[in-house]
Amino acid sequence: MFFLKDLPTRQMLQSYGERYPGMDAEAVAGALRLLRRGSLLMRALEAYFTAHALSQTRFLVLIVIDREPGQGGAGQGESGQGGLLASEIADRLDISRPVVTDTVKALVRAGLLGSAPVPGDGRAKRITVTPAGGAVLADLLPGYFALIADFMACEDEGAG
Amino acid sequence: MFFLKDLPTRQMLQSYGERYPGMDAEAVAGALRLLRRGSLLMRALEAYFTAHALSQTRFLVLIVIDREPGQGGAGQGESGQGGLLASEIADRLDISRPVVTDTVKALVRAGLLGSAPVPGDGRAKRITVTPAGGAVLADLLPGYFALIADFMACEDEGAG
DNA sequence: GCCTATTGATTAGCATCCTAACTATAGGGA
DNA sequence: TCCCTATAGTTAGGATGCTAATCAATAGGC
Repeated sequence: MFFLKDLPTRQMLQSYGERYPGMDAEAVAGALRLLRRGSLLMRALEAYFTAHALSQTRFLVLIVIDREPGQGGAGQGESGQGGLLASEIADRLDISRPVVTDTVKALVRAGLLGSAPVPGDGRAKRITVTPAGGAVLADLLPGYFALIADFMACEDEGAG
Repeated sequence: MFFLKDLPTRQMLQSYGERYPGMDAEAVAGALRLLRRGSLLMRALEAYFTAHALSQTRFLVLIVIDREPGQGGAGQGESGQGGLLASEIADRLDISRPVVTDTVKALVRAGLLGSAPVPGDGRAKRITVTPAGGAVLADLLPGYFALIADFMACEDEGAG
């Protein structure tokens, strides 16, 4: 999260540019807008998920498993017929393994994910989305898309 | 932070669009790019600050006080001659008061900020940047600007 | 058949953010 | 003066992220 509410004015950036000759004021201004706008959207999404007993991370774990090809039928992909290993989730999500462990544990407790041993490998577990988990996703997605559309419609939001 | 590495393909978004008629695939694609790119930049900045014994939040607290008009000379603004109250920092930064308390405490311990009671008000403290704090800022800013310029020069970074 | 390196997952310890509740000071009105 | 409210800051407790270290199972070399 990027916490600066009021981005520096053009004038302020220019004065930095004089003090630090290598600085590209245009790039910095763009980067700060990117950070601020992204953070505002993240805050809004996090609030949405919190209001529905989830979090951004838990939602993404659900989505990432759910969108895997072969979840309900055909069945292939790098790990077999649907579901993912914890390490595959970590690969797709850019979060650390321990966070995957904890998040999956919480979602299994909540009944939204299932966990089953992998026949050929005693170390691994295959994580799948339960029907309840699928229902939660189906419930949340319309509001998620609406929130995003709302946010993106407001071009200057967070630009100061 | 937004953790999804591989953003959904256009095709995947379209299939969601069919299942959820209200969805604006263009807006969603744009929002995910925004989140991903913003998160990558945040990760890079956080790593930079960590390598220099700071954090994004601490850096912003320093910057926000330092850029306040009247820091070194003229002296006006809503709270007098330079520095800010903790509550003013929280206002500018969109972080909660307790985080300001802890962050300022850490920076005072590190010698980068100073804290002085406000004459007229027994509750408040005025937080100022010490010379050491100013030196740290001056040290970090060139690398900070360079990192940002690098990142912004790579237009597609994080777009999958 | 063992020894070692690798891989999947977890545990432990730490940092940092939040909300809610609290203490202390300030200020305004009866 | 007394009280009620508002404001500045802190404390307490919980959630969530990270890295480093650990356990367990697999795979390869000899």
